[in-house]
Amino acid sequence: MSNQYESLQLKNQICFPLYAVSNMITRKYKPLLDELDLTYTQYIVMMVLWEQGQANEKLLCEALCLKSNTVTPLLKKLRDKGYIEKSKDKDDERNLVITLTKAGETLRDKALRVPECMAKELHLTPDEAAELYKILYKLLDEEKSINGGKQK
Amino acid sequence: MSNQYESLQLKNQICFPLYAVSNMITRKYKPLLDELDLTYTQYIVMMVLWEQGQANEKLLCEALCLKSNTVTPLLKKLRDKGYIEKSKDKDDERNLVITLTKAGETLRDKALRVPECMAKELHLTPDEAAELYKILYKLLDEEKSINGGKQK
DNA sequence: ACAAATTATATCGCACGCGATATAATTAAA
DNA sequence: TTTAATTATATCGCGTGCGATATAATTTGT
Repeated sequence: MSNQYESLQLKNQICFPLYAVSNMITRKYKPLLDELDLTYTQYIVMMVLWEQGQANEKLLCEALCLKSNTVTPLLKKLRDKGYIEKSKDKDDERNLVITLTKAGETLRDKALRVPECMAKELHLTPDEAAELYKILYKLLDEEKSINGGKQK
Repeated sequence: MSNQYESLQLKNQICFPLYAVSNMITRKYKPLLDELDLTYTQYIVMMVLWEQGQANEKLLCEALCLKSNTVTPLLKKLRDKGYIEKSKDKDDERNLVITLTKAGETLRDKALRVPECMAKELHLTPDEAAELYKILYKLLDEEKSINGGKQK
């Protein structure tokens, strides 16, 4: 028995399960990340820094699809925890660069078990994971190209 | 050139794009929902009420995969906006029930254009949407069965 | 060279989302 | 029945996430 409001039903939405799963995943990360004294968002900032060695705020915002008003306070907290530092770029004294402290570097080894544990928690087949990955990045890339165009 | 930290790279994560797309979607909803004076979370509460006619807080929490400490303040705001009411259940005077006001009912017609516009914004093929839907609900259902088990 | 436009970063206020906790009401159990 | 356990709802505090705005520095145009 269909009605004119069918499109408004929760079960016919694609965005709602995305939202719910995203919340669920943050919850699942929490106990793992508590051991590193990191929140999920702080963790993904650290992931970029571990990989890049250093970064400025703009690069972090782009990599994480976040705005500076989210990232600025995050960086402050990570600095308070002693994981990162802000300093002048050696090559270009005018630029601020975010770098890892010794403690931040050390944390990387401890962090290795996080993706391991998460993989065990999410029971996706390799095919499902690959398909999910492909679709999500299609959505993200599309958004990026729109915003890239807007800026000019 | 592979290294021992490969699993920690952002591009090898499945959770990060989920998180980023979820944020992106909330951003996309905003201008549409501004016209209804609703936030995204308030909108999904209204969706349940539009469909069910009425609900108690527990049902809303379950349907939306949220905790009472998120939903309670939401309901307060929706009541302040005049979209819902809390009242005693007619059948069982002891229970609190959340019902729609006239304004809340009326909003439903205005809301019809929201899923329409969002479908246009997200350029997924029907196959992609179906696959995404299937995988996301697999993750959600799994979580629910775990939590269902825990409660006993 | 100097004002205007752009860019990078920071601040403010609001709305979640949740762990932990508190409170009130119902139910179970002794 | 009186207490204990459970359940439903609410409160508190923290950490995002973002639109809007402010500020400082750089770049551009003339």
